[in-house]
Amino acid sequence: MDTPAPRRRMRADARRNYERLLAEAATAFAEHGADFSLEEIARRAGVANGTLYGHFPTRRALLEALLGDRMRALAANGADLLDHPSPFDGLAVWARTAMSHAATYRGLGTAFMQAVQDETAELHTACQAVLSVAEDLVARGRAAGAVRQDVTAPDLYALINAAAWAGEQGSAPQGERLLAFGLDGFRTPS
Amino acid sequence: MDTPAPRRRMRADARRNYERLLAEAATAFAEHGADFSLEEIARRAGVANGTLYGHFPTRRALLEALLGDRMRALAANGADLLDHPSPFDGLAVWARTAMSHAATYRGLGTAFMQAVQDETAELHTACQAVLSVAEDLVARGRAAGAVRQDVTAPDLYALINAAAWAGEQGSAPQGERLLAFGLDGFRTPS
DNA sequence: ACCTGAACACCGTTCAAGT
DNA sequence: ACCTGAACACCGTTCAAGT
Repeated sequence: MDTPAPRRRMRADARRNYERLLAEAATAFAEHGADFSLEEIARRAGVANGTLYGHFPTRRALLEALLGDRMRALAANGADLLDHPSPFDGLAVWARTAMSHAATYRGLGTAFMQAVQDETAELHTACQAVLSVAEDLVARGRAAGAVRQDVTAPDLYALINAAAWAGEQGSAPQGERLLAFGLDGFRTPS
Repeated sequence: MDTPAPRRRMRADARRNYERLLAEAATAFAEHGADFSLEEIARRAGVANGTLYGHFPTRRALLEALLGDRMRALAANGADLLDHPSPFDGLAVWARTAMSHAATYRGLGTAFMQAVQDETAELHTACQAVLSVAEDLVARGRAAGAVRQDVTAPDLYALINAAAWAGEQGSAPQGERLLAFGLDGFRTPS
């Protein structure tokens, strides 16, 4: 149901290769991180080297195809949480979701941090959408006096990805702890 | 004055190669990060490939030679700060120093997180010393009621390295902001 | 005791040739 | 329109041969 669909009609064999590549990439990235060898992914998909590059000219394009939809869903989820009774809790709940999303593959935090800055990155639009909803959540928290006035959307974005990164290094709980402490640091002192 | 000295006596040519390799590695890592090609470093040092491996069997050994002394100095600096009039500020000052130290080369945060867990890592002892002083600083803060009871040394260690990581990605100030928010999250709510 | 440089296995990326 | 597989340039690591 959430097989990412290519943008346009494709020949049947092309479509099959496209989907095999995505499937192999998904399991390989999940197991070995987003830096896993593209050559090996092509091999596992039973496809020549150049075929992979034909469909995904860069590793980031492959990541976009794998994660783009989910990132847009994450942005939508954040927009929903603007209705949360507690501005602070709404932000915190979303941040935890975003972090576990960034922990899908090892190395994603780095990819997300770069993509949001690099306008040519395939993931740029999706990351911008996420940053934008972060902005809304932070603004609401500030307006309600629940979040410190000097907290910005890039702060939240960086915290989420840094916590995901820490989870990849040490242990997953370490990432969650870091996120929790950081979020508490965002709080207006009482 | 802080040229790291090899452990034992060496032949004159060996010593020269050793020092050239260290010097080239230092400038290359500073400019391009700690993942820079070892082959290219050997080339710049005017030395054959295998010579580098003779002196530094692994990239981590090279990092240890470059950073070990400074890491031990960092640990000593933390011990001094146990005398700081404010337990919280002492911890915070040290954390900022530690973070700027972890920002010496791009990629160091990752190396430090791995080294502290992997007992076979050349940097393990140095990282343990740093973790140990983090433990002392946190314990003092907790005892004084300035730091939350559930904060641990690994939390502080992870925060420092994650903030350094965030500074490598986005911008350096972003790393400092993250550290500041995280440290505030460590604070006992007033 | 130390250095050299070739050897091996691997990777990303491109591109002419095929169908 | 798409696929193939070779080609190129690069890297980490090891090791026999030299001095």
